[in-house]
Amino acid sequence: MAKIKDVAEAAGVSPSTVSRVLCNGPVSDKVRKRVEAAMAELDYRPNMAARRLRSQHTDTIGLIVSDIRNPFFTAVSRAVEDEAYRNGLRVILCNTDENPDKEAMYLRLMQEERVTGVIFAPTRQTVGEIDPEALGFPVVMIDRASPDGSADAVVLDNRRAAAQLVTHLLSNGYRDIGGLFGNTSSTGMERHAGFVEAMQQAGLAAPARFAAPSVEAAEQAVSQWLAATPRPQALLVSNGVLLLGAVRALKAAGLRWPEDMALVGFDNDVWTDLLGDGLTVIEQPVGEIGRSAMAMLMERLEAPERSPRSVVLQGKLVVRGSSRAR
Amino acid sequence: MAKIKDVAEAAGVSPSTVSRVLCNGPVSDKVRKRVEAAMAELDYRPNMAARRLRSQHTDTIGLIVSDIRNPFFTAVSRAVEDEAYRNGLRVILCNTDENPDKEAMYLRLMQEERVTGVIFAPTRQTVGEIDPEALGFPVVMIDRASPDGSADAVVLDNRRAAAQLVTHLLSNGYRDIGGLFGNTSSTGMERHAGFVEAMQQAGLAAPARFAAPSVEAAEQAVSQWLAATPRPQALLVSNGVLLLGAVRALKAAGLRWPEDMALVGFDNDVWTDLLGDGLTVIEQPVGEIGRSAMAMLMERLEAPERSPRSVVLQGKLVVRGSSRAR
DNA sequence: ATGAAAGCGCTAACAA
DNA sequence: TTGTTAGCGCTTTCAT
Repeated sequence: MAKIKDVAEAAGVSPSTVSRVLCNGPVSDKVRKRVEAAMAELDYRPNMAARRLRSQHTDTIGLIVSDIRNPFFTAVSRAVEDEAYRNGLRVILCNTDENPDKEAMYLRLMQEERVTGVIFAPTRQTVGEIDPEALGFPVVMIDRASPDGSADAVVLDNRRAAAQLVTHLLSNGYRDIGGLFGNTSSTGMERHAGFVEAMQQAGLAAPARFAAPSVEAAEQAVSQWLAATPRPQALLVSNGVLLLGAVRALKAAGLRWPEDMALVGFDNDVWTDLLGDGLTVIEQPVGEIGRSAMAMLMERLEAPERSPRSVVLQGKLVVRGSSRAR
Repeated sequence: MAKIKDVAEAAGVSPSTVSRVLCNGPVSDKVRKRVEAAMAELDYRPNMAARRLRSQHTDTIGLIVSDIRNPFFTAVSRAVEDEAYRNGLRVILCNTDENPDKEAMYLRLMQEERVTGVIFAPTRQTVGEIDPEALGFPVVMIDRASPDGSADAVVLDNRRAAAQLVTHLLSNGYRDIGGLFGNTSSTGMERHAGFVEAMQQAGLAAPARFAAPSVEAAEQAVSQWLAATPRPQALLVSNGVLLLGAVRALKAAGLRWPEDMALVGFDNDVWTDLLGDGLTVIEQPVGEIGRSAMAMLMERLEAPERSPRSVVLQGKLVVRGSSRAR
């Protein structure tokens, strides 16, 4: 494989001149043409490892999520990657499965790669312990954030979104509403808080349950809940993965919505409008979350000392049949 | 950030000894302990760029798919990444949107990164033109493959799977069966071939249409088809993305399955069993595809000269209500 | 605008 | 088992 020296010899110039052509440095048009011809001739490809070592910047960012198979993260990841490649950055993607050990491992990996920055959806355990100073690169949290706002973050207005769902259910005549929340993320906690708040304001109890962030765990949790009597008139579920589990549980129990139980949740996943008259959900601006996170990371790189910011995005209530008044 | 020289000084040894500790080379236990203590003390992180440049191996593989948001590729990617990280390899993920220009660009990027190998789902246009020799790294195709078997590949037995769906429909009494296929992948072509073959064997015409690989394109194509008269008794759809479009078209037209039209397809996506009595599909072994591709890549690295192989996996027919005899 | 020289941080060959 | 030396391929001074 040709190296810069070979190109230099073929073009009759010095290696530094070839390097300048590569980096759009000051080179006369005539020489540039010659060098480019030599590059094409030799099928030259710059060696990124060498370039990174010498230049001390990797143009690489890390993206750490819990599971790329969660459609929310799939969509966010795609947006991040598009935006990154458009800016000449490479992305290293990691799945933590909400496992703090894996998180620590991948954070370490990011240090070894000398990444420019990291976009990170941490578990509840890790969220408060991230120290960009110690890590050596800036971190932008997505989806989850430490409550004290001590780190850059792009999040949904979770309390408000949960409250919106409650308000919607209340206005459709539901009173006895249960909530199912993920137990590993700050997001689940905040949505729970919003749920409780809104219910209390209406003078109602706010029965809640928590589940691990998997379809199976949610299905089991909801199945148990359905077996209890009396069952709630409506169920609010805190994300798309759990919502799928809830749907399975209702189907398994032979229950229909909203007749037997209203069902609302988060994440406007592709299947949510296909079931009966559709599921009422809060849609998250997934593309915007990814793009904002990238933008925030770039800004932070330009202004390392600026105080931390949170971008709080609003969800959009998508009303469908599953919460119809009955 | 501490470098190897700092660790060496702190531990009172030479840099090479530190390097040996890093790479599990021959070091006395006593010295190793000292060095590890120094590393911990200084919070040392090896610099991957330097290591790669010097050692001439990157321990990095490329994964090039059309769109990570396609659940098939989401699942395959996750399997590939798990397997890669388990083997100490890093993954660079790229989305081509079936765009040959992007494919070429990312292939170039892989060369610049000096990747160890690439796992690649090429478009139909690119599939025959991949030359690992010229590229400088081995390539394992997934999902799609050149018909001549000239490259390593992990694919589904597409013809057989399509034929299986046809046979199933025939045995349930359907005769007038249409097929909708993706127009950008060899996969679509093969499934089409299997469809035609099976229909012809039954002495039936095999009306087929083709669509770009998006939900919207499929929805439009199927809507048009439904407007035509007479409409087919059953529709076979060649992947999960198109299948979703078909479902939307049927819903929009107020048609139900199997009563108005039977519907079968590929990819056992999470929502396929939720609709009515469920959609009959061919389930692809997505995890196995990812793991096999990784395994194949590793084998190829060990035996560069061995002749190309194809791993052909069988799909699994999952029978649900959408193809019920009527 | 171009070239010469140095060195990024690490590993590998060789020597001891 | 350990140290010394050289150099991976590139960019970046500094000089011209």
